[in-house]
Amino acid sequence: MKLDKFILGTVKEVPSDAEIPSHQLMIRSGMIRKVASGTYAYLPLGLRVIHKIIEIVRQEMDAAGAQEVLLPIVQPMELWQTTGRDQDYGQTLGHFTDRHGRENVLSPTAEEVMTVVGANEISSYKQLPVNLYQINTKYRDEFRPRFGVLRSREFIMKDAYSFDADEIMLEQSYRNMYDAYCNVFKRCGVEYVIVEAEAGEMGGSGSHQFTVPCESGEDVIVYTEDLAYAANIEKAAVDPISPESKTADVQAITEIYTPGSGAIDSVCTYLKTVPEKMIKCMIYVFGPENKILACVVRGDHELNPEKLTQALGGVAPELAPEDIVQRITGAKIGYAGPVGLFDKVDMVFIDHGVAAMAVGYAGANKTEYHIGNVVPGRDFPLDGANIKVIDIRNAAQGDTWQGKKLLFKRGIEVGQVFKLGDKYSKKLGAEYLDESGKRQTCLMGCYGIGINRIMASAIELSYDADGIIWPISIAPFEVLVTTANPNDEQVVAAAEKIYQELLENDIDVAYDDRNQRAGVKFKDADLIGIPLRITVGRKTLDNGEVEIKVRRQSESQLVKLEMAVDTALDKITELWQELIVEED
RNA sequence: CGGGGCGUAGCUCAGCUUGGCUAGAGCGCUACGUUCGGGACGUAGAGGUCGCAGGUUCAAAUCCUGUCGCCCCGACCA
Repeated sequence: MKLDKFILGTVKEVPSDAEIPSHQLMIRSGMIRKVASGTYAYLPLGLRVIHKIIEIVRQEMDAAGAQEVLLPIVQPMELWQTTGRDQDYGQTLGHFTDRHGRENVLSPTAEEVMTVVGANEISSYKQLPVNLYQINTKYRDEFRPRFGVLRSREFIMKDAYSFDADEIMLEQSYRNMYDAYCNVFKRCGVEYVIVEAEAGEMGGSGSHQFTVPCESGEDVIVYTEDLAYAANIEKAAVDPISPESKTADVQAITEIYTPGSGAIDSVCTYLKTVPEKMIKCMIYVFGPENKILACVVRGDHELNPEKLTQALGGVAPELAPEDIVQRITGAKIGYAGPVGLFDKVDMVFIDHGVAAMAVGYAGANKTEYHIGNVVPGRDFPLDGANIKVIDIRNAAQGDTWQGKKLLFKRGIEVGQVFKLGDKYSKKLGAEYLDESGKRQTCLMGCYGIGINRIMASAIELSYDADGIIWPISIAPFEVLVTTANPNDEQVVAAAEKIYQELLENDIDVAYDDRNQRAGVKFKDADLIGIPLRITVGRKTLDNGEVEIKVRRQSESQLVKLEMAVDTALDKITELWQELIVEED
């Protein structure tokens, strides 16, 4: 590819709304342009990266025995209603009414449609296992798009769905995809960790997340020092906190006037205490009958909605609206407390952390009042028909799991695999006949990879002050040939020859034949981050030499003109070497 | 959805507080000349309904109202 007429689109200035390195660099290097909030156009250079990632994913999926299909992005709402996921997804689900009055969903994922497609094609156990995948655009009406393509409304996802006869087969399919994912990320040159994860809107029984650790990530992963345990924070389990030694005699509860102090911090300031001594109580509603759930956690702890959902057997609770909170507690929001509250609600979850407290402060269920000297177990019960002491909070600094200290790290989720079980196949009729001719429901798994996120996380992992440093496997080009003196005929002739020879060797090469000053071309080269650069210039050509530089190394190397292509080929091979996955 | 901020040239922004001359700078773009290995320099030029709509005023980019868009923070608060 010659760059003279190529839409390169590099810019010097950082757009004011780009905060994280990958977003800034993708715009500066001319990979993407913003069209609207959370929607981006890919320019030629960026699309080349996308294509390379897709090709790696496709190869690995095919190698794993999956078969590529293409599903519609616009899908009938009825299918989503059948599984109830129109509700689960809530506002994030993009949809519109067509001219016939039919409701359509803009696919954020495709379990429903793929299950129907699979159901139509699968009839016998002899066909199983089957794995169907697609790579196409997904749409999510994100509440708050940000970080460039890391959280955009539109994005490109590879989504695969396995249809299996039984648990054992599902386990194999799951493992198969899991291994394929390891290959994909390795080949793309992004370092990742695998953590246990919650199934979220997908439902199902087991899930792992592939996460690229980096500061700009939105996810938090939790792990033990020895890495024996790693999980997303939404899933991470914590050991119960060991009980504080009970203070011999705590005086009876005292009511304290705390005007205008609803929030934990302001109450603490007022009471001259710390959040660890506070007992938070939150009111939720859940289920079709809008039952009331009270959750009690320590003031410094964060409630984990996923754990609540699990504890309720898969029903996601919602924070109670103000009027319900007032009706239940008799106070404004901010003054709920556990004492005397439990007979007014249908269900109570108390976190281990609260049960372990010797004494603390809590809301008084009376506007503008808190109570002190609250002793869990004395002033409110820790067991009962509708009272459970369980783990309902996020892991926090200082927590342990199985006695081992938990550590925290941010990361970008680039892939996730789920065991769905029969959640979709049952509702949408994905069945097969077994050996005895009996009708059986398929078990399913689903497996997603965020293509754009791989692109962004590769940049987050590898850049410097001058620009991007791509892994060769997903770089827009493998090699850049450039001329330092574009008006020198000999220089141009030599560069042209190297370019042609590299093309003949099936190298993906760009030739910067622009009539620009050397400085401009070097700056652009560094910015767009092609792994290998060959510079032909008067300065070295007088000695019959050209300059070869690996982007991520600081020093360049001079080689004889006639050795240039061979040396480049060697270096390219070397760069590829570390991205190769060994076959079993 | 709540709080804050911002909409002025393709991009980054100044000007607005305290209304007043032809609305500016840098980058980018065009032409010419000099330059030519780490984002050159000079000269000349193109490019603007100052987000949109209304209002106040002799006069509005500037003040007021509404509206649209964008960005940041929060939205698990007790």
